[in-house]
Amino acid sequence: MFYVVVDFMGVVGTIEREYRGSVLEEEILNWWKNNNVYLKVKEKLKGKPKLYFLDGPPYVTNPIHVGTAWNKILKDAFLRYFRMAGYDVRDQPGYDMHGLPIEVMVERKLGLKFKKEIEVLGVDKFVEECKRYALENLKIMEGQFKDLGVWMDWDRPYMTIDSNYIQAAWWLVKRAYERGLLSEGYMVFHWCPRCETVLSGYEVTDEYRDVRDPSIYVKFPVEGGDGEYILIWTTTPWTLPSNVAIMVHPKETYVKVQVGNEKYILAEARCEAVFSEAGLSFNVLERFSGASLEGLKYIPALLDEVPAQRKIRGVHKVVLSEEFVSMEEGTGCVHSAPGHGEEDFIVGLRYGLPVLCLVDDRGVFTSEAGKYAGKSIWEANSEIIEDLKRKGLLLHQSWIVHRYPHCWRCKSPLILKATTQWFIRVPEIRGALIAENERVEWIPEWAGKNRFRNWLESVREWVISRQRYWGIPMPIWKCVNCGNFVVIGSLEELKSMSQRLLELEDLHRPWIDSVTLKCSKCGGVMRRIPDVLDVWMDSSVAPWASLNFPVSKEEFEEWWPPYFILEGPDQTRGWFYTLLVSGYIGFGMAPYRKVLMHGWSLDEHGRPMHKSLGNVIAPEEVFKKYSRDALRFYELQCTPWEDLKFSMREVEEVHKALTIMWNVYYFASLYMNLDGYSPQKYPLSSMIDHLQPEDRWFLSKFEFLVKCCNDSMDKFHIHEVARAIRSFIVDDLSRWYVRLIRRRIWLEGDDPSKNAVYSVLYHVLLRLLKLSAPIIPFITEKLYQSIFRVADPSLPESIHMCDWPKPVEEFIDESILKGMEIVRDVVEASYKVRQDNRIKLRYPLKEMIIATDNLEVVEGIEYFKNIVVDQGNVKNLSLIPLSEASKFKVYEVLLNYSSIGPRYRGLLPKILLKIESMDAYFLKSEMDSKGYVTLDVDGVIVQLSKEDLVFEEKVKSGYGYTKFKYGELYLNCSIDSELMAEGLARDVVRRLQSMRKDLDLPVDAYVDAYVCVEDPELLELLKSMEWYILREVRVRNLSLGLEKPPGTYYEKVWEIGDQVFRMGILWVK
RNA sequence: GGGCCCGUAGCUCAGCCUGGUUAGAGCACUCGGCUGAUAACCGGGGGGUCGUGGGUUCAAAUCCCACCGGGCCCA
Repeated sequence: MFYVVVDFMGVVGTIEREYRGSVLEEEILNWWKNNNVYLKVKEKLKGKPKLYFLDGPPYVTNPIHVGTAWNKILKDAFLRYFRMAGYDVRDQPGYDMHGLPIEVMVERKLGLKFKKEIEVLGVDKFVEECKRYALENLKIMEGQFKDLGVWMDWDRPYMTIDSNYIQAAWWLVKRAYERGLLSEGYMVFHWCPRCETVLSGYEVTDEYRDVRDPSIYVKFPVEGGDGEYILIWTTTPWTLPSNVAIMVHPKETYVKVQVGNEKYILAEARCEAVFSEAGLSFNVLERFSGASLEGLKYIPALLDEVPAQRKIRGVHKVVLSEEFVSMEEGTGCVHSAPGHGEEDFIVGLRYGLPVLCLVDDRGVFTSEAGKYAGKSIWEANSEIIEDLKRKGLLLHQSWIVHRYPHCWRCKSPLILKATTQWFIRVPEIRGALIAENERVEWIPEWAGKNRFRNWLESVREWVISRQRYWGIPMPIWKCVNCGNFVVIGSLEELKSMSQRLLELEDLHRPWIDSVTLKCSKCGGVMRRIPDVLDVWMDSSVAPWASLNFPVSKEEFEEWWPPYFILEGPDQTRGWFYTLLVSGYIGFGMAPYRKVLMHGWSLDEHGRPMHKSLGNVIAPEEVFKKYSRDALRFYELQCTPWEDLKFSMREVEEVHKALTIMWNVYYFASLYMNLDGYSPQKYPLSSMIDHLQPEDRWFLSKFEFLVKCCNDSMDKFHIHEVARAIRSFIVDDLSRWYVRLIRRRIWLEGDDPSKNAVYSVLYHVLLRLLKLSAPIIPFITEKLYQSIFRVADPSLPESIHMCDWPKPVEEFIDESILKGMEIVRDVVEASYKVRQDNRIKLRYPLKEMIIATDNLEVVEGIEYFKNIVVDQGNVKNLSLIPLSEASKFKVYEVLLNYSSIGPRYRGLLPKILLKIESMDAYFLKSEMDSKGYVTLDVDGVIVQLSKEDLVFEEKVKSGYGYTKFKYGELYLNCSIDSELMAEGLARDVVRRLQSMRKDLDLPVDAYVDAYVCVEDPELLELLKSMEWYILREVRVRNLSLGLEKPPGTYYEKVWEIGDQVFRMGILWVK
């Protein structure tokens, strides 16, 4: 006994016939999991160039929708690409887990209605509950992300609630303090009087509703003036007790007008509107600029009623503001209460005005409000109006319906209220932020250069303190005695300063609150200020917090700084901004080099997806119906920075493309497998000499695709890659190449032409999988495993461990690409001619003639001659110059009676006869060259001009004709009996094939068959083609006759033309 | 009210940066054809004030201005 040692010869594997996306995807998800594929990929990339991607942490509340999915799918596709491009990618996901939204959900869950009830319940229990809620939601989201096929480091996400993370935020606050950017001060904020809490800007913008408010014109007596008043307008009477000034526009014209016995000061531009609304007539007494009013003292309207007003007596005066006084509404004199208006506050600061805030946390007037003390602001509104009326200070009252912010959880109207807050003085570093932004590469460019820059131009103080419970505790301890404070940058530092041994397991409230320090100035006790940090501060420190910096330096040194981030347009004011601010304060730089901004997700009608609108689409809904790959492919082929109008129908379209892709791989692998094709035996490199023109085109086309995709990825234009791949699969691979090579694949035995096709298909189909893997990771993995790794187990274990293809430049031949483009156009043109002449493609025609003077066209057609002949189903192909095309044309010449008639009258019939006897083509060339035609008609010399003769061009009888992009195409349309026989045979073959398919026979099964037709002529024609039918249908015994042979056949009756054919087949095993 | 983006066939979108053939594709409609991977596919046809109005230019879907509508952000 002896052994023959051979190299391994793997045969390509097969796949099931149907593409069942979601089934296959679950199988692949399990396979990845059970085989630790993700970890193996990461392992393989250790030591490769590092690339730090930073995930923007989603807020852990609602389950994700297709918009959230888009964000993660984009990230995943880029991460997969970078891994395949050979980078050791940092792909840690993050979660934003603190903040009011979670507090609200937990309050609801626990049935808490007021903030005080949290204290009653116990802050520790409340915070524990918030943490549990956040972690539960994190798990839900994580599950959804994993389910989309997103590969991130799910086992070690960064969480904003971790101790190390919290310290990274502390560190930043301390950096801000050290750089002199941290301040404590009185600030005006949106405040919910029912929930007793401050709300930040982003919590306010979503809940504007129309409300009906009083609209009143109030007269403020001018100090020392005699019946002179400054006229103001307001929709919030309850802010009048806190009035300290009146703002006017310095550059507008103001007037003093006489109305009855009184004189009013207001903007000239507003007089008409105001007095017509009040139903009063007025006389202008004086005109002056707003600037001249500066410092004018007046008596506040509620001086007698409100003690706080009396306390600041003498302060009330006119101040100037260009930016906050509008001529669009009101009187141009704006009642200013710095305690209840952001703008009032800013102007107040400028003028050093006092801030009155007589409203407590519940929206109830304090004792300082005198007459109104103990009343809610809404109750006080009408009382104030009554008081003004009684005192004769109300000029006019009406109602106004306008948009007003509401609390998004309890829906009650918000108020603006001054409170003491800590803030970072961002405007002081504005210039540096703008300069840093210039160094960032934005995709698209306008997102950074226009939009973000514009936002940076108008930055304000960043208020980072919140009077809540579930957040990163502010790391500031203040002395109870002397007010001295310290900012703590780490737990280590806190421990070193603590009065007693610290054993804190959790840095959250309320545990942290028990830590006291000793004041270095007075020796007093220092307590932590009770605030927590704005939740935007949390995510802004992610660049280093996720690396555990500053607690540990190891990862920081390995990865810093982040290379790119990818988020939606709402992050312009959000994460993009806070990252930049914190990054600059922390490290003096923007903590990202590239930003890819994607668009907003809208429903199919263009409305934003909102829970309240009920138009939210869950990703699961999409991939239950289609597949995960379909969702991914669809979303990735959308222009990322434009808004995405989510369309199920488009997903269906993309799903069809995936089906086509599957079918192509099914087809190719089926035949390769049947033929035992082995890539080791016939690698592409060994088949170069056997390549046919279509193979060379296909390789060229594919490598050109690879090249384009590389260019697109360099620009981060992943949508171009997705589109190009889709178009290649559908248009070039399925519709064209497969069609061209079909006959070669059916060749029996070990044919070099067939093996050449297989080697080309193997090369391209495998590389195509690698190219598309980042976009459609499931189907590519499945095909890779089932077809290619079976043939070649030495391939990497997963498609995602392969290298992303770089173009094989030597395969790219532009002239071949152009040539095929022309050829496809020619073939299409011939179909049009057939259709015009009602000749089916199955019937071969004698000749196709292409007339062109374009050398490129000639070369292209000659190179691909066989393809034109096959696809056009013609016996012969000729190329001629356009000048010779006239051979296939006839001209008809018509007389223009109205121009000839008047000149030749009675001679006309004879001219007609003469013209008809002449060759129209000759006449035309005469006319073309000379511009006229001379005839001798019965001795009379007749000269006819272009106007007299009308030439009509027609194709020669028996020919069909069309013009196409590159020239003219003629088809010889006459069909003799030989051609007829061939066409008829193909008609018959087609029907027998269809019957084989009905029976679902294996492609290589043999059958017995019969064909009966009554017309003996047709029968004769068929008999001449018997060999062809035998071969094409794999028939052993074929009976062609008038009668069906005995036996049990699968039978069908067909009509071809006007003849009835009876056919039957029988599987012979 | 301000900034940015978008507006092209009934629907979903390319093309616009860098002006230049007859403005394209898919879906849908319709007629015909093709099919041993494909419940797929191909061809013909109908379908367009390229949001509106100005301007620049020999030439504008493309560049500029104004306006209208939608989206995002701000006020």
